[in-house]
Amino acid sequence: MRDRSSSDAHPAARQATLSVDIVVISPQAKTLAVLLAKHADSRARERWILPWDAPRGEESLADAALRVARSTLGAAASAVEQIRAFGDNRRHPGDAEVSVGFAVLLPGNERSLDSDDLVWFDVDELPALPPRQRAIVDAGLEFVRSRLDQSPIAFRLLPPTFTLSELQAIYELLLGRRLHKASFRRALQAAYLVEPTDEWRSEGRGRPAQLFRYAPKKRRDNRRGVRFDLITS
Amino acid sequence: MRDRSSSDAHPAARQATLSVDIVVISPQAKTLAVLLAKHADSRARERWILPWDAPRGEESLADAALRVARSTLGAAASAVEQIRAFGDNRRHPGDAEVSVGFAVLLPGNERSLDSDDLVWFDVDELPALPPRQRAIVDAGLEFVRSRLDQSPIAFRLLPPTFTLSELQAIYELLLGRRLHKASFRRALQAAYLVEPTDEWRSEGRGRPAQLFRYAPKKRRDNRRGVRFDLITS
DNA sequence: GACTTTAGTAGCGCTTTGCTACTAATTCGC
DNA sequence: GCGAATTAGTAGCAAAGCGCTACTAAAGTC
Repeated sequence: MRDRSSSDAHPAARQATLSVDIVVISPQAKTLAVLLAKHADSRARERWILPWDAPRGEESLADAALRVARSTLGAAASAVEQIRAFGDNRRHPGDAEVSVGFAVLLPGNERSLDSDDLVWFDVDELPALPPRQRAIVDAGLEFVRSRLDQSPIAFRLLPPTFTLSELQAIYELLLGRRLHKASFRRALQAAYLVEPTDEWRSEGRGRPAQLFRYAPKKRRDNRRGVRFDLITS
Repeated sequence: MRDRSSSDAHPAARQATLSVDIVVISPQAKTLAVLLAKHADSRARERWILPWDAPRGEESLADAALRVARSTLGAAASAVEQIRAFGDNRRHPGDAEVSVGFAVLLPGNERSLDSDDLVWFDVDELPALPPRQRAIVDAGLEFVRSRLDQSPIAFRLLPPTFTLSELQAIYELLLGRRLHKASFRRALQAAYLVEPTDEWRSEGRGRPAQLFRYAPKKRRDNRRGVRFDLITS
């Protein structure tokens, strides 16, 4: 049956409290880490929260996320992508009815944090978070993992130049398993995604590694067959 | 520089007008189609809009999308997935500051529409839409296409039982190119996603086709290498 | 009963991929 | 100074995957 209540025939936008929450993701000390802030109210149920704010005035959601990232990190973030909107009734630190989550990808060990109120947590050892924000973190990690092979996620977690071993380490972190060096490099070569620089890095022991940069070249149409083997659920 | 304005130190959620907009996607007459509604106000700038409403009371975003889908289609939709939130300053028919888009996947030719105010439009021949909603449609189509090989999108656009030729036609519609029958079936077989029923369908001319149903079986760990060839931009 | 149309399969050759086994260049320990 | 350890990078083989042509199968059309 068709439901034809009056508000359906002439819908009207409703006011709702809104927040923009960011999940800053970065490789730190051989693990994948998320940046959490100490809750301003020490009597709060959870001691840690995601950085967040409400969008201001005419500011877009993406701009709000960039502003929160900038004010949290003390520098502009280059890779900010929306995860999705969260609008269930789970608790949010600002009691927002709807929260829009953003993933901020940050290269590892870029600068040290100059605040005791901001701490990196290994994604496998997260403290209790307000339930809405916990869902945002989980979805954010799922987001980066599922787009790893469609979007240059891994390159956003590295500085502009990097060694191929570093790149492989990022993939291994995100996939949670070891990869074979030769196969990894062969596949990378075939995709024309990186180009070598003329610099080499000596990282303590062992042979120095050549530095590469992310420089995707146009390649001929990828008329590959369908992949059923990646479908889940 | 760290930006420490007062509102940053103690953020507060802000009120914003909110809408939930749905993109009903379905194969209709050998093309991919989107369902549009006639604008209630005939003096409006655009004659056609996406079905939408504001969430009510404590209703979650997903529940609101289900309700809009149900009231539009006259029946419950089974596959509803959030696209993302749209919060730029583009125009929305209800002047919502933030709109959350949902994709509703509907099997083709299920039932005829019992309203002149609802029309299927070929995705390649869409009429003018309010700019915010146009962005939602574009993102919705991009959404289904990009998740085609990670999520059982194609099966949601088909009835519970279907022939393999129908399944292949859905993939060809979404990918915009022809696929080879034998390769398609071999890949599908290898993924253990479908199981045959004991029914066959005679579709006018030609040999009858066996009907299959979507029944994903657990398969051994897919320890495949990394795919760099799908990375874009 | 020949012709057309759609369903479904066999199998060949080329490409891709996983893997072992190598070579190369550096630091460390003595 | 020199072998051991360590990290970078490559060669090449065997197996699996994939694109494609060419087939067989079962229905309707005339």
